[in-house]
Amino acid sequence: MTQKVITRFAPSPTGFLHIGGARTALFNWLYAQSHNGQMLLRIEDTDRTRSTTKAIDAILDGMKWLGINWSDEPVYQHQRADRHREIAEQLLREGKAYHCYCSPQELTKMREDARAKGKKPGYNGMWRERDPALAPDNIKPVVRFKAPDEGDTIIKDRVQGDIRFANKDLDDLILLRSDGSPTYMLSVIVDDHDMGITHIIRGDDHLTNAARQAQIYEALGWTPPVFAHIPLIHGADGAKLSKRHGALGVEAYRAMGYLPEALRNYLVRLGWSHGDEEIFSTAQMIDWFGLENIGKSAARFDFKKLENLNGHYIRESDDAHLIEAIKASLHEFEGCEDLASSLGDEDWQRFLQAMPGLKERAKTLVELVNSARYLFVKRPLSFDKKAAKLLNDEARTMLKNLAQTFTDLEEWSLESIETSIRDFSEQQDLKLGKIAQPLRAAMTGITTSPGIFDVLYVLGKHETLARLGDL
RNA sequence: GCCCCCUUCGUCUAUCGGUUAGGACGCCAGAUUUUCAUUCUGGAAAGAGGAGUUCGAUUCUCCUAGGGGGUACCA
Repeated sequence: MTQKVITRFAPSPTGFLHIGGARTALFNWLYAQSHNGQMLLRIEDTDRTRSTTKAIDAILDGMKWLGINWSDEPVYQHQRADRHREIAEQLLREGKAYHCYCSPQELTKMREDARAKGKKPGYNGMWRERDPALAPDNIKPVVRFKAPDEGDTIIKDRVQGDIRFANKDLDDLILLRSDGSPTYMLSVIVDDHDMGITHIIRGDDHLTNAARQAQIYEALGWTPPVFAHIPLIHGADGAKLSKRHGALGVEAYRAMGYLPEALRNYLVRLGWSHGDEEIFSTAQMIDWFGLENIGKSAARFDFKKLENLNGHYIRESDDAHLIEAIKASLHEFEGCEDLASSLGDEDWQRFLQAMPGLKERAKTLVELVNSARYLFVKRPLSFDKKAAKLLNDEARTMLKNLAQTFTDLEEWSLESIETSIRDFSEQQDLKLGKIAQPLRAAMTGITTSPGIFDVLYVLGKHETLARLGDL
């Protein structure tokens, strides 16, 4: 019989949901979805001093925005400390763990000495067999796991393959701190076990941990879950992700105007592939996703490709959806604060109308909003350099004549506007471009915009004539 | 230092011993065009280096180099 797949995403709430974490969450979610299983969420907050509720909110919020949902309520690891301690006590009773009375200073010295001699740097196990009667009474002991010191521990990793670690290189890790609180290493194991996790998909920075955890599973007589350690994401320069190149929280991507579906599509292709496919619907991702197609090498974050994907998704999105996405995030778009508070229903209505022409040329929602500014500006318009240059005397005269033509237009439709301008260009013996460019400048204040007929149509006859009249 | 992992166009990747090494982003050129985009066509661009194994290696093995991760009373 096959067991139901249960994966988990287990962020530590010490910061926002960064891009690497988002991808880990995505992979876990996809794997669970594709196996009709479920993904659980566990907040690894055993380090009480570094965990914040603000970070928890940011993580939950980021996941919701990305459309990655989890089953059940999130598990808060620190709330399960008693259970973790119970397991440590059990190990202690069974002689698989012991009290260690080393002071932090002793440990530091131990590490330095070992390093100087070119030996493995870990704890040397001095309290392993030592009589507790010898314990100094000014030291509160920690509980250490009595790790096997001979043989190998092999991790059968679904991405990395079989990885062999010599047990002599793995030291006796701490299970319970001197204040009695459980460490991450203990908590993960107990929680993954108790939560029934079948597959652990996480960053390969945890690969060494997997070996140590496997030893504990062994000591407890528990069967370890399937491991899949996915490669990390690097910055554009190949170095560790830093703020400059991508290690931002997902909310920063939202603020830059990326669509969650684009980010998801970008992220899924970082380290995973399905032949030559590049664009995936959510259903396809779920359908095709598998651990066997995850690569083993780290990937660099490339904004250019994300941007391209985002442009694709913007073009594919329906107009109302884009308006909704913009409405939801406009207040956090850089340089758009003014619009967030000033747009009224009529403006949004116009925006929606202009959307088909606008979305063709935007790579981010921020660009999209900015390209729509001509719809919202108050008369008289100010012109940028290039626009001002286009509006020379000759052009102004021409536009005045054109305005007359518009005034006489009874019907204000795309067709009638186009016909009248084309007729006008014939009458005046002017190329369309000679009319369109100055007209665009006069209507928008800049030299790039959607098709000029679109612009005029959405602006409406009244506003068009008014802007022309301002010249 | 020690342990582990990785290495195909600039970037993300396909290839599961035999291919003109494919696709995508980006870049360059051209077409379309009222601007900017979009769209379409074409182009330049890769197996880190060295040994093996094999009739034949990008693919398997080893070494070197480079990169990454770990090495906490962090997770």
